[in-house]
Amino acid sequence: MNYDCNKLADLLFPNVTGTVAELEEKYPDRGLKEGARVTRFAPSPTGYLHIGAFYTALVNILTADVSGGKAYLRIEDTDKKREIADGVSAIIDGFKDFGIEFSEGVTGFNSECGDYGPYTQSKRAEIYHIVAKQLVKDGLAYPCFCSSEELTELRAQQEKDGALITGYFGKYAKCRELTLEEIEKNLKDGKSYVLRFRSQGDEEKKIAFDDMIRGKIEMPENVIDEVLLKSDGIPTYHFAHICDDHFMRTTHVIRAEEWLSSVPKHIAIFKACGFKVPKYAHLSQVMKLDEDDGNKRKISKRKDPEAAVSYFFEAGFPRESILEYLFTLINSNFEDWRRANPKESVFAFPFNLKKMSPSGCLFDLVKLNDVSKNVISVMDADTVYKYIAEWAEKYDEEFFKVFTANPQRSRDMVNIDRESPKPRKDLAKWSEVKEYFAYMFEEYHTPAFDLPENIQKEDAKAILESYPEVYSDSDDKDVWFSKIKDLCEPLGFTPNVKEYKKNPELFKGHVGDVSTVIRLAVTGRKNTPDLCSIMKLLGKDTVKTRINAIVNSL
RNA sequence: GGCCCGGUGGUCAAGCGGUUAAGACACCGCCCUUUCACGGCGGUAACACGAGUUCGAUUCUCGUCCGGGUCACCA
Repeated sequence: MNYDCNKLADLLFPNVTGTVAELEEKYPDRGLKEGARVTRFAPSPTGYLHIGAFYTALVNILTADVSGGKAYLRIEDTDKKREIADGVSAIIDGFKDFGIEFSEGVTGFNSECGDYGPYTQSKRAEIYHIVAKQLVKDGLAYPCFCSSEELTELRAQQEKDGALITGYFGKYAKCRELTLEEIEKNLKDGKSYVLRFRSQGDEEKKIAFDDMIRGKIEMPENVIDEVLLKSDGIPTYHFAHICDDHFMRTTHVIRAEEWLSSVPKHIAIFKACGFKVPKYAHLSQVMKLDEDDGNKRKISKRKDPEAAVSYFFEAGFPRESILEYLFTLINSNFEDWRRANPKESVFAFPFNLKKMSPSGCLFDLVKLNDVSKNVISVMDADTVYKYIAEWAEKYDEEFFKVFTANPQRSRDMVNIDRESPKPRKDLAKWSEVKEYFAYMFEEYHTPAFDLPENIQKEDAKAILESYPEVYSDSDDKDVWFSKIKDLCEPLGFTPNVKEYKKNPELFKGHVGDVSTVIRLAVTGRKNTPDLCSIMKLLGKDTVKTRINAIVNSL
């Protein structure tokens, strides 16, 4: 440059009086113990919590926790075009649904806590301008008056030239060499401008850095004169990242893989500002299988309902299941740890950043289901009851009324076979309860009597005619079952399954078939949890009424 | 297209110079069992391809192919 940069700085930022040194003092080193990591989750306020973002947030939280550090929440709202009314609350609430609250950073719509704020980028203009002014003074930033048309034209020209790199750089960066006089004139004419980084990079040179997940990565140096401040004075993501992570004293920047290719740019700006470059870790993305081409792809908000965490809640997965599943993706040794520590909170897991996989993983709903069944199987009945009620109240009001009409009965219902050493694992989500236990509610019970082929109608009828005679509500399970066994022989069945298997031709069937007939009549299903418990909850009258109805229909 | 990342069974993945190439989900079979589920046992199934380096490559190097990301006054 052939001009005095200080003059340009004052011309561009006449009202900015603060200095970088003052900022350094205002946001001092956190003084955390050696090895403590400071991380952040920095979403855009999009009005919903993306599953991939939540995954990233989890890794940030874990990284901080495991090291005795700190994870804070920052809102990156520098894109005024995409702004929506209150995009923050949904994100905060999304975390709350998981029982997660950030102890530093944004805590809600217009509220925050912590000493390194403000934590919303739109409130940090002063900070960005101070750093920007310093960069101008150092000759490392300059105003660019090119219009978007000019920029498009430039790109077209570069493509025509067959340029390997497109963008604002080198000989294409015409505003880079503007004289002070020209700048002054443009300013006086009221031309709008952006502030660009004056890149010192050399296309021929490489820059190497260590990614904590991928190891050493080498890329060409950044040569692009990236926009630092947009024409409205708001910083771009890149510049905000540098200023924020520096003054918020972030030690580890953990973000999605899509940022990997911007690292050379970020490092260049960090260095230009005289800031220490943080450690980086780039997470591979959580993908899904595209039905159309069968390829993996990023889960997208527009195409995939499961992009939003709320989708899983609505589907009826308990938050513990979603967390549990995400943890299996985060570190593959999580499942081993879980087997050894079945009762621990997932947050007690000794997470290791370095054990994260560099390749993208598929979000597997089948596995989620399995994980969820395990998670639910170890919950106690009260918890299950509470969760089902909570879910239904929100998403199935009618079922909520039915389910909560007799809380004790519903609680006992979900408790069938639960408190045993081998609890059932048949429920993966709360939305399945209504269908699964339909026969328990007169509102949903549909009588059916679809006999298996090996049982004759007349025999079934005989069973159902004699059973009500002996059935009693007060029988315990053993008595209940022995009564069914007693039914067998007079009707040509055997109570002994082994005996039947030895000589099947001697009997019409065995006690299992007899039970099946009763089960069918009472519940309309061939398969159910413990029938004795079910009948007790149904009550003698209902049991008999249902059996009679079937008998009469035969 | 340039640059970058990745590529072990259908899925998630251990292994990182010599292994019968773990485990989990899914699937199949058997056992247990009044049904189902649970549980137990067993099974099918993988190192993308081609060159090198090496006594020896899933592991290292290069190339090819495939997938992903990125190249905005979006983040």
